[in-house]
Amino acid sequence: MGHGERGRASKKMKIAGKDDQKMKNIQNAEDYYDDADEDSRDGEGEEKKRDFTKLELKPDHGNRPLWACADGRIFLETFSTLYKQAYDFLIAIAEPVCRPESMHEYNLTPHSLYAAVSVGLETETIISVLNKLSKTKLPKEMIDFIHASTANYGKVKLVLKKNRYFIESPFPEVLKRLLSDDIISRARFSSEPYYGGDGFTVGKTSGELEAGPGELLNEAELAAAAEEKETHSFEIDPSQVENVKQRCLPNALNYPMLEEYDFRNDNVNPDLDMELKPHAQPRPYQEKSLSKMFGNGRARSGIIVLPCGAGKSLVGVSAAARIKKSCLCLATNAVSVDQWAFQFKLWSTIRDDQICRFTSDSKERFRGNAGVVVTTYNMVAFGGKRAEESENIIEEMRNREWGLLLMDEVHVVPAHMFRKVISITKSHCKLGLTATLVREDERITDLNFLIGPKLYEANWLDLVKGGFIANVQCAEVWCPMTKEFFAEYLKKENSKKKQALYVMNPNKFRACEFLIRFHEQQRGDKIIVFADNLFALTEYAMKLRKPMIYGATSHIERTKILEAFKTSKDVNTVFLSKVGDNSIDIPEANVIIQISSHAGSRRQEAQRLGRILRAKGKLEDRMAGGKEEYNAFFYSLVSTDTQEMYYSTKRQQFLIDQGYSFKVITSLPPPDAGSSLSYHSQQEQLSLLGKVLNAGDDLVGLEQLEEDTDGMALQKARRSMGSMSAMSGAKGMVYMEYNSGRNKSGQPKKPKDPTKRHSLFKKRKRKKYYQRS
DNA sequence: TCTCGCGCCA
DNA sequence: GGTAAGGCGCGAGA
Repeated sequence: MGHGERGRASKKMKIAGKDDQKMKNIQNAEDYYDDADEDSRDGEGEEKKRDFTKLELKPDHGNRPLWACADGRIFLETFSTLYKQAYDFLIAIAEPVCRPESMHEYNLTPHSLYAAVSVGLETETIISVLNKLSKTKLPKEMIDFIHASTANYGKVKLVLKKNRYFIESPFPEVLKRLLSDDIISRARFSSEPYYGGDGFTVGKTSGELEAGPGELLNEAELAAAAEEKETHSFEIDPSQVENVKQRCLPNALNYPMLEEYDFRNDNVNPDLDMELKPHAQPRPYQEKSLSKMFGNGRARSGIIVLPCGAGKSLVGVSAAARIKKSCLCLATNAVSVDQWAFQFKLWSTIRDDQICRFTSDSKERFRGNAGVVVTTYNMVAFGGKRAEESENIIEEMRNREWGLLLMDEVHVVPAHMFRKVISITKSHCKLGLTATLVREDERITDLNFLIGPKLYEANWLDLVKGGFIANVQCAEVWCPMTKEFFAEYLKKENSKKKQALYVMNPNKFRACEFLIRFHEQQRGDKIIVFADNLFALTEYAMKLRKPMIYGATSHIERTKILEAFKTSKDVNTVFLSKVGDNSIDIPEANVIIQISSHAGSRRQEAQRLGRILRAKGKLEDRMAGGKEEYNAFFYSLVSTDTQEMYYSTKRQQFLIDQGYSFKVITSLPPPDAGSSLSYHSQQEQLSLLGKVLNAGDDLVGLEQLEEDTDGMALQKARRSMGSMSAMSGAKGMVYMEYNSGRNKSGQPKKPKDPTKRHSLFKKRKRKKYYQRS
């Protein structure tokens, strides 16, 4: 397995060498300049920005690791002796853009600075430290920007009291300023008990301005404490909290709201009796992320970004154990719910009667004053008709005041429905966890007001070096299409049929089979094979006689398969559909093979890689020997010269930003292994092609008609077929059609057939079967 | 806007 | 009483 040599599609070449990696950085930096150009393309200004020759170098610049640009970009040399300190600092104040091996790029943004002050950094500290680390004098623009972005921080608070939300500030004029905004003034409840003077409710701050030991009060708090012990507040509509917070952000009114939970002084909500167990020893980076959250003795809302396998759950459980109030934990699916419940019991002293799961399968009732409820986003956000019992439980959840809202896979929260969970449940503190704070849409920034700033983000490569997560060899395997498949591929117009062809490419199948065999037999590895496409998933799994899990696989069956995978020596490979992307935790696996990855989702790619990041025992040996050794493998199988190559590049971007490099493998399976693998003979390959094309009849009936018909009949048929498939999602039929003909049992349940909803399709299908038999 | 796959409901 | 198949709504991506 060598580096890829062929440059037929030069964009596809992944660079693995160290020097080349530097080149890659430069290449990336250029890309980002280009992006910036698009935002403000006014010629001369851009020329000026790109011209760094006027930057004044300090005499001892060699010892300083940073380059700071007027537009807010900061570059960090990772080989500097000050790297570690500089990194910790930058991660707190700036947004990481790209973090390959030698040079990191960061961006100062209003949000990142908001996050910085919210974890306790002061404006002047930010500027002076930046100045110390920078090779050049800090550009005036950058200093002004930092001042402007942090000036108003801490002047306004959002407070939850007895299930009601209040905007609170020591400065009545600030509240007036906020109320001059339409959205905020509309959100204000008119039914306030007190109107007088400026119309705000006046109260005591009751010592809330006290800072924790060793912590400095920030400017606004000091001012407030000196001048008056009064706070002014008005109540807002709970359903408007999201909008109000958004209006207050740095990019709008610029009074970002402080959301801190003074849980130690909360005498209203009952305490939850739970402690971390002695064996729950957080690692340095887990400790660091917790310290960002609890830095001043209170609990800040925000987001912690850790790679999968780095121990997000311990961070979550630790947070809950420190706050010691009722905790609502949200996950994306039922499997994950079970795992969270398990993690709570594993790391903390919580009793069985204090924690309950709430999913469609297990509706455990919440008893007692305080406790932990683990459920899914779907359950909470679900808008349709509920089971009566669910309704009751949800009602209880709405009425309760939660100390902590713990959100796993928090990148899903910006979605239209899921964001409702924030307003449906009333919580004093919100902690979001994720490995991949990216989405292909722009809504990831919504998390700034939905939850709070990013409190901490780990650098993947640093965790690899520290031995906390596995050292993964990433490879893209180029599988040439067979002549026959490629001919059909070129013929087809329809992208779905094209997809079917490149996923079922016999050379890809053989590469997959070879890799499974190699890793199972030569290395004794545990392998996950991912396929988005259910047709391919079933086909591959059945042919290779491996278990598979997908949406329709029942909860019981999933558990059974995973258990076998974990414990049995005979079950070393499992096939997963998209269900495996989130939260299915398979610590045993250390090899991933992707056979279909049609969508260009960076998050999915990273999430999948994350499945094998959990460090193995072997790691210590690796570190001790001083020799870097890969202990996990990530293969992406790509049919060459097809659309797949484009998507593959796009998908890899997140991992490349994290510093991973992809190796290209072009000759799999090796010629000498070929004959023992499936689809060796052309006849077998043709029969597979037949199956794919045949299945395609139902997949895209319209194409079939186009090929062998003409005239009016075609027009009519096309119209009706087109509309039918549009209504029924006819694509699913392909699985059914093929499966039902040869499902011999022993395999998991048949995939669902979406067409059965539509009576026209039912008839058509029956007719087909009749004709065949 | 559409397609696809998934989770909750009965 | 546990399981299945079908309805519905939703998220993600193109």
